[in-house]
Amino acid sequence: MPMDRFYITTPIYYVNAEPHIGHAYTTIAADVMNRFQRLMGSETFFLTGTDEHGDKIVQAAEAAGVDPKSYADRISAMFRETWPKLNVSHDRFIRTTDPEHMKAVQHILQKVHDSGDIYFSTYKGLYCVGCERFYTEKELVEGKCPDHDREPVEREEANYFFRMSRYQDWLRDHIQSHPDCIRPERYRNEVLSFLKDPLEDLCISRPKERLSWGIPLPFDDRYVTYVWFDALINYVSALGYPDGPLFHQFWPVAQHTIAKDILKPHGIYWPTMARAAGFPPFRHLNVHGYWRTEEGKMSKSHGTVVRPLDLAPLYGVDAFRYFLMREMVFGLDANFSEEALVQRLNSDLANDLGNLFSRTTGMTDRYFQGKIPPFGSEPDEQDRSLMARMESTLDQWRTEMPRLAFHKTLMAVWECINAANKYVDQAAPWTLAKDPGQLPRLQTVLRMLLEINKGVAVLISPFMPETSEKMLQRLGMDKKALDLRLEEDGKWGTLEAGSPVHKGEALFPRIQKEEQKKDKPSKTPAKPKPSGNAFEKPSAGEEAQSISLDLFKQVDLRTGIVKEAERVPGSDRLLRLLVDMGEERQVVAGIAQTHSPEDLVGRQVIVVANLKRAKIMGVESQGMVLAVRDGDTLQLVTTESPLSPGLKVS
RNA sequence: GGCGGUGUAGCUCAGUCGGUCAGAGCAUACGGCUCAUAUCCGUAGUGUCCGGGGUUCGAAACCCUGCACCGCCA
Repeated sequence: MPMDRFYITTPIYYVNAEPHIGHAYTTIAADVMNRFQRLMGSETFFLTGTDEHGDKIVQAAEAAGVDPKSYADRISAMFRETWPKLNVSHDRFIRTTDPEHMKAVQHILQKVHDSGDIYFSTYKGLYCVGCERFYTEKELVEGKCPDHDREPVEREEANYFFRMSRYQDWLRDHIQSHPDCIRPERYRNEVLSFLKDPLEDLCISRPKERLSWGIPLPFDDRYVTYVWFDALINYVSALGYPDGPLFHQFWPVAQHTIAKDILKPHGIYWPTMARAAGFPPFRHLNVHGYWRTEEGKMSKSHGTVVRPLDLAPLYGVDAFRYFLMREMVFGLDANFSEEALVQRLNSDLANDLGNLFSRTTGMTDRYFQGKIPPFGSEPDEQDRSLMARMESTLDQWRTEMPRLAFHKTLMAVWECINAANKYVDQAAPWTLAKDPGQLPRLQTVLRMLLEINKGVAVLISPFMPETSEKMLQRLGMDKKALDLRLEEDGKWGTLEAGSPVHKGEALFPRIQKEEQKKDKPSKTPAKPKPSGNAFEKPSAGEEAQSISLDLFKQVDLRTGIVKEAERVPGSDRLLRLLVDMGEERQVVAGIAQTHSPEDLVGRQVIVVANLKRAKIMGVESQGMVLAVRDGDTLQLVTTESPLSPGLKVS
């Protein structure tokens, strides 16, 4: 029987921001799907990477004082280093600066140009540098770009255009005849409704004199490729398009995973590009929503709010992955909070799953000296009902996973876990153990539980690979999560009687509230609980003026040295500073009226290092410089004598 | 401005075709067990199913309308 194939991608992430929870969710969701398909026995290919060309990268690089490639290398590396820490099992990490990618882009451009779908034309309009796009008057807010709050510049440009309009009817028909090609349905409807209006052609180039950081057009070396025509092609260039065997094997089953902010390029540009280039569009476009934090929506252009690397190691990668997959309904927005994560960790993982495993292995130790017992008796009503539960969980798991209904899948698995916990109570092995005549029954009960634990371990392996491996190993099955195959490893009753079981440490230690408090540096104070004193409530009134040492310690103050300073265009109060604090940070400071940029370079300052990032006049600020105002004068806070950057103030 | 979505227990949300659908989990209270990570099991609630009309023998579900929030497009 020929093996099923499965190809899944994340977007290639733009290297203008560090990885944040939005990136992490997309990537982990794709990883879960990839692991699921492997478990089902498919041959899989999983692609992620970084998008590295364009205006914004050049600007960011200039601000950092390096060339674009070095800058891209640095941020790209951050993504590449993040994914293994989150147990992401991608097969390939592509960069748009990879030579093969650049060749593939040029190949497609040439092909589409040859077939007459790329033409040369002049365009005049208002252009926002931040957005890398032209705006119509109506789109502007008070004459300024709505995203960057900056006035666009008038620009006339001769450019190359992709004749996208030609494929509008084809695309609409295609989406209509392939109901699940864009899912969930709401996003398919959105694309269809967009296609009701005439589609405009897509500008795909930028003149080199203005932007050199891009892939040159093969038919006109005065131009480089505009960002989407470059970026989207990664999905095929990574497979060795046009001739690579991977392309022929995997492209026909391609699925993309994206957040809703890039629906249009993926739902419209990309399929028409594929059509024009002569290959079929993706099979599925999987679109998810945003993680809302206290700060508002997460998106690429809003910078970091919650950093996966901060929470994942703190609570464990598997707990983090579980939370993301359990809490968000794929396609809809969801709320992220550390409290909710701890809640899930304590109740679902520690109390339900962790404790089930612990009591099962504990009793195997106690009653059978840690050796797996045989089924000693015929199954009774309780046994059959538990097995039926496992069976129906498996059914739901099989139908919900391919639909990306991760939350439902996990709910089904937890129903099984809860049923097993209930089974323990009803069967009461501790009572059976007191009567030697009940030994066969006791054997069956524990064997049932061990098998359930094994089954659960296999089913959660796409979500929590580490925990899955840990459980299986302690049950005597030494196998890597990625090597598991449902068909054999998911079989009931295959544990080996007599082989040893290891109880080990708790799978998920509970997070105590006190610890919770200590460990969260950036949280707003939790609402006081009406009962219990775990959250010490700042009793209203008198104590409100003073803060605890703990609270003060949450503010991360660091020494820094100003490397660069310049005025923020359009503001007479703001300066954009680049501060060396061990790492370089861009900080916007409202000190332009008292300090000139040239005087600041080399100055020692104190910076709030963990202040939530913010965008001020369109410029991202990653901290705050401390200063004291006395009437009209403003003085920077500094140290007695110069110190090295990055030291903590306490 | 146009189109679409959402609004259900303190919180997060299920509710398929209008007919035990007023639900689950968490949180809360009480009871039980003791194998287990003070975990587990059971019981108990509270709801103007956003407001107002309408269709129907019957509506949380369908229609109209108002409000709130969100998204896409202009």
